[in-house]
Amino acid sequence: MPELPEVEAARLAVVRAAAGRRIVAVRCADDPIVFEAPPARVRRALLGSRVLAAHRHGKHLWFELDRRPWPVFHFGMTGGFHQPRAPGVRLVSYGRRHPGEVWPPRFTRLRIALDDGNELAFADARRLGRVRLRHDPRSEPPVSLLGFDALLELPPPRRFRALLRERSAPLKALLLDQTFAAGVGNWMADEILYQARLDPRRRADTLSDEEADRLRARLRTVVATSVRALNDSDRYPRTWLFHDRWGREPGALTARGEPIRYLTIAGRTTAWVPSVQR
DNA sequence: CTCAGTGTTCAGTG
DNA sequence: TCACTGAACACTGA
Repeated sequence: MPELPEVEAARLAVVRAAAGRRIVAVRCADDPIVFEAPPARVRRALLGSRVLAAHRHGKHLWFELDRRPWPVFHFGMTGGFHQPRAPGVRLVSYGRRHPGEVWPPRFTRLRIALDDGNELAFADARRLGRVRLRHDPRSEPPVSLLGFDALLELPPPRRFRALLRERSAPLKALLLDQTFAAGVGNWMADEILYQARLDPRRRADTLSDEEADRLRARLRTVVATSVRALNDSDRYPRTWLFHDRWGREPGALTARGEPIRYLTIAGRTTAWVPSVQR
């Protein structure tokens, strides 16, 4: 699932493909789980409008159109944008890829045709993604309920320490809480805690100033580095836990040869390295 | 057939 | 009331 880096890669792709273009055709699935509004209203909002920009806060992405309301997308676990590379043949994916790399992709929920002949599709196999219409996304739920954007709005050290002091949740649960740091998901939370050398079960209000500063510094670099890699995980540093944490393998080791252990915290699989994280 | 999964929500609990 | 946890959601793929 798409965490902040995937959503940011999708935002950049949407800007590149659609900014300045008019939407000339819309196909919207009749899917009341993914779409908050009926298909006719989604269609009416998009058709004939011009895309001016695309914005992101945490894992939410929305189009700025030349009239309101605007569409707001959340990718859930398996959602993402796709566009054809060569019509009818291959496609380019931002967010989760789905099997069958042809156009239109499997599990397409929304297709948008642009005035230059290009197309965008929003697909979501598991249907945990959401598409909403909002007049002012930033000031309305769900975006208005989010905490600081983990890429753009990281609080300064003193403020960050104060935020930790008022929370008693385990660090892993806190990092996953979107009203704290918007955009951090399961693997990024584990990566941040591994690099900050902090036990995922530690309660936020027990951190020393030095530990809080370490957590903040790694939060910043993990987010910035994965965004800079445009969500291409092959470009993440070799030493990242990311490469070795999948599959809950009993004998899994980090690149430095440290044994990886698994826990469930806040209902999510948590990979960590007891020899390093205190 | 079973189960885990890159996410969010909400009922239940302390 | 607040904060937190875990089941539920819905579906694919290993």
